[in-house]
Amino acid sequence: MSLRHGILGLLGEMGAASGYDLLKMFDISLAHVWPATQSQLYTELGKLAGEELIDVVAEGARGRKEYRITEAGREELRHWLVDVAPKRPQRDEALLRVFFLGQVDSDRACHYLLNGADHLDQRLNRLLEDERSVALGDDDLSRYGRLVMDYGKRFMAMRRDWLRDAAAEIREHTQRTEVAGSVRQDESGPRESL
Amino acid sequence: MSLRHGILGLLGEMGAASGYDLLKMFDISLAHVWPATQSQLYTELGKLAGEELIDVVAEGARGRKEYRITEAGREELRHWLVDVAPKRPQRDEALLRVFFLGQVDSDRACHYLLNGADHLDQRLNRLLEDERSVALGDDDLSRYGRLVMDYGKRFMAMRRDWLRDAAAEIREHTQRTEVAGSVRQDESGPRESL
DNA sequence: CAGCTCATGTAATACGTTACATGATTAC
DNA sequence: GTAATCATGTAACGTATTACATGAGCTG
Repeated sequence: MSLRHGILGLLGEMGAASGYDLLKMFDISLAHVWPATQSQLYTELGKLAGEELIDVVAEGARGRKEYRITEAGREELRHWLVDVAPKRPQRDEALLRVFFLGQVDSDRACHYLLNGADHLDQRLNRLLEDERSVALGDDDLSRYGRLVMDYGKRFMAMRRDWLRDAAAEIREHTQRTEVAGSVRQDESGPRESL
Repeated sequence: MSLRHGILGLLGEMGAASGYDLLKMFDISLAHVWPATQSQLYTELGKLAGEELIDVVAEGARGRKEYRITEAGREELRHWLVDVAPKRPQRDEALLRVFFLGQVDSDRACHYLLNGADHLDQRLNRLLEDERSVALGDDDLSRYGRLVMDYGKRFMAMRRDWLRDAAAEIREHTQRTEVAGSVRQDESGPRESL
């Protein structure tokens, strides 16, 4: 039920916009927080108009329809913003894998984790570059968008560090148990691909 | 497509288990990373058995069926673990709200953020208590589970801190603009509910 | 006039949630 | 004997993804 609030939120900040405009807004501003596909957007716009949370205020060339948020829509948006407890996301494929990492050898496990860390590091650096090049405005959406971007930076750095620490932890544990038991020859030589 | 890998992963660590057993395992170990409902689980077990990634190895009382992972299943699990790039979760309702926080007054916005921070703080403290009371074993699932728990701690602390910093940022900005413009009387007195 | 962008819509499929439905076995 | 636990399965619904389908208007 949050796609509709994404739409209402954007229409709340912009004056009037078409589905096409909104799709672009989603892609440039909300993509990392709440992605939406074209098909989903148009369907939802139809529903919102049916419920009178938004109105068609103009019809232009190529069947273009411009929507504007209604007072009922603003009401619904504010209600969702402050009264409804956000449900937190929980599914995380990468973390799920970690649970089962004991089922591959520890070299592969470490490699998996460190590889993830490197990817995150790159994404973080790209974000930092983008931040310098793209100058954001001083409107509400930009100001709050900057807060979300700050979150993104913290998140990626935290996760990268955790991945590296986890890999180190596994290495240590492997060494401890290798010393305790006998050192297995087949664990130290080169290995063919799975 | 990850529910099936959750099932394969658990069956890979345990010897044999029924749908009921797996459901409990999901609830106690994977709940925060990949929740599964009963209905989903039984359906997926049927599919996995159909594809011969798992086998029914025993049928007990009350229609109980015990499953065991097959060699093909292990293959599929290892393949998913190391070869398939995990797709990262992106939808985050709470962050989506932050984008639109400019559409309510800054008091309410701060309150929303600080409230979230307090909730996270409580969840973090509960996790820390649980950690002390529940002693985990030294098997793979427990060892890697501890890593995930460590992630949980870092995540909640990071997010709590960000929420508090974001609230502080908004407070500061509000004060700056209030001083710059004229101080509006209606923003300082008590306010009726929306 | 060819190719790009603008612009909307529907259909098929997959996944997840909630609810419904049933019944055997165990513990008190 | 009755309540809790064990145990499985199906149906309806909502939401998200991918693909299909269409065509008008602008730019070179």
